Amino acid sequence: MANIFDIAREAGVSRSTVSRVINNQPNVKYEKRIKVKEAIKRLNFTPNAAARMLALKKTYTIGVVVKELGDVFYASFIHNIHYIADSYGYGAFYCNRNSTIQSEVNYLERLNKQVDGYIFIGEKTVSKEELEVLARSGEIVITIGFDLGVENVTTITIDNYEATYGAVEKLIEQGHRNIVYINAEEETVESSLRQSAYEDVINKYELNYSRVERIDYLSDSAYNLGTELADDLKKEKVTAIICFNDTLATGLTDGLITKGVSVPEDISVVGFDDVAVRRITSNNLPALTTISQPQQRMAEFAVRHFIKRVDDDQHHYHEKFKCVYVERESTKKSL
Amino acid sequence: MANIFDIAREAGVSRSTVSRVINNQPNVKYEKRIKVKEAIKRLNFTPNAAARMLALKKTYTIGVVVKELGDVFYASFIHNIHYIADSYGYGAFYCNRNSTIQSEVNYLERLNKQVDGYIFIGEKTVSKEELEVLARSGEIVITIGFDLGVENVTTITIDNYEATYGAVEKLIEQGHRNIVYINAEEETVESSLRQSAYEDVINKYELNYSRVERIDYLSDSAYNLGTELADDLKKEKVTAIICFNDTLATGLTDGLITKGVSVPEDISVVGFDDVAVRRITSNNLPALTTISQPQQRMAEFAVRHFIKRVDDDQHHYHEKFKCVYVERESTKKSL
DNA sequence: TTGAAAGCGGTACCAG
DNA sequence: CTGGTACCGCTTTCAA
Repeated sequence: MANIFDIAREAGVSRSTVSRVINNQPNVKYEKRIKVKEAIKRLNFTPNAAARMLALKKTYTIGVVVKELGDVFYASFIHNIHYIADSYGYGAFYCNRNSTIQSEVNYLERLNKQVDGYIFIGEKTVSKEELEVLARSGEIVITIGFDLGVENVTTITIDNYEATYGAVEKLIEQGHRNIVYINAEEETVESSLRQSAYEDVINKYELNYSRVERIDYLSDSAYNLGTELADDLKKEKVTAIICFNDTLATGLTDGLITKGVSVPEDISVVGFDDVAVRRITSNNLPALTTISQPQQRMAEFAVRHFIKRVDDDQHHYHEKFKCVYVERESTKKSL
Repeated sequence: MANIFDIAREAGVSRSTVSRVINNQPNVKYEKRIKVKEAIKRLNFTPNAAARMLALKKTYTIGVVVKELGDVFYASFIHNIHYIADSYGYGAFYCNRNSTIQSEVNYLERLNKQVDGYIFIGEKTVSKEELEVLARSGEIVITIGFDLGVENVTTITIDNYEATYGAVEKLIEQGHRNIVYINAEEETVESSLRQSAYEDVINKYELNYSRVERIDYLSDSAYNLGTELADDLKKEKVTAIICFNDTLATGLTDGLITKGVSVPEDISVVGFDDVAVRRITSNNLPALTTISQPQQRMAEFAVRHFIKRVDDDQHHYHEKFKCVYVERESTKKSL
């Protein structure tokens, strides 16, 4: 574990010169440069990133924090963040964090000064207080999918209310009257916005049926819910279900089918996110009709904005993206 | 952006005392401790992780490198690494890296000294030379899913050959004779092991039909391959296909069905990995029969081993896990 | 073109 | 229980 001093000694030059070589700076005589390079090879030297960051106060890396890296929801975000950042010479470290879960390690603390700023994707990855501390100390902070109302943080959100509203209306246009909303168990701004939209449409059209269920979407609970609800839904003549997200919708559909309900013949199901994957299921499932959020564009906006901020632009924004309803095979007209 | 010196001044103590308070060390008088804590709050101080790492030469974090974070293949690995590491007070930074792709940023360089060691998941995340440099300079290095034969690196692999061999035999037992192998386009040790197993079984049973296709599994190519191959396969009376991985198998099945081939009635399809998700498809797909690799146990082994290495155990291992054939709905007996 | 030296922000040993 | 100080490894003036 040689350091710059060892290299200097080995090459018979000063540390400054070594530093210049490492950083490809001019003003180093050719032979010395070679000598240094040889020494580096010989001693197996790699610059200590910690020391460098300490001196430079700049890391050229973005800290990306999500709730659960394994969740397919983040796939597109991460993919795009990676490639765009890379094209600017920026890297990204990703980490898992769910601030509602008790954890041994504090990622924010650990990330501190190892990154030039943060992109938080999804509520519960960071608390309002933490956000305030970061923003106040001048860090670049971007939140995707939520807005905690903290000054100096750029927020990138979607039209949760409008999108859900439109989807429910669409179902009504298709003749559905008894429509259920399946929400995520976790209380978030997103979940309540979407649910209000559902409720508001129900009221606007004066439907006399409505029902909301809440369920943890990280586990198999949606499947179980589907099996439990099947009989009830038949009894209540439900013909459509709209879900908080695709995972939920998929699990639910699977459970429903297990109980002999066919989708979309008996019941139409709509998801949210358009994550482009679905779990291996016990049954053959129809391709999911869903509300698609423009993750790629959101990710691009985030990274470009990040870089701009690094380059000293002090503006921050509140950007809201529009979702689009994508009709596939899990929905149909109600007769 | 206050530093420890500012806090010391503000609280009227020395930097040493501040450091003690930050690190919850004993031997600080109660009132001073309070004073320091207040100063920290007031000045919005967070310790500089870079400086701390530089002084400590220890980071309590693991660098996890994968090819594509969005790929469902890594979901279970990451999930488990996260939770187990956390229980030991360790964190993990994840990053995307495909060493065959030209990239602006060198993650290895950037990770240097920001982590206590590395877990590489999947070939192509690191070159043999890089591995040698890391291992030689005493870093903790673990590779999952491949073994580049570098000294002092712990490798965690699966029985690619045996597992594939068994799966093909299973198909033969079920009466299949004309079996195709669809390999990944990328040349890796894994892909060639699996393919050899297929070929060896074909030879052992003296089947007079065999066919291998290679295809990029990161795109939709598998779907297209399915549509292109459909007629051919019918003509050649193929009744079973075994694929390099689940993504490939799913896309292929989807393409096949589009062309009117039904799975498993006409053709049985087997995947590999058991990643528990599948892409949204154009058709209703049967649950996939696949070869399941014990990702959870592999991840656990990796983290536990990592921690042991940190605690100065110098052993390294070559651990090979067994996969199991999981029969679901995409395969059936051939009549 | 090169080297000396002063930080960067912490930690930890040693004295008191 | 507390403070002084050397040091971690690299970058960057400033002088030579």
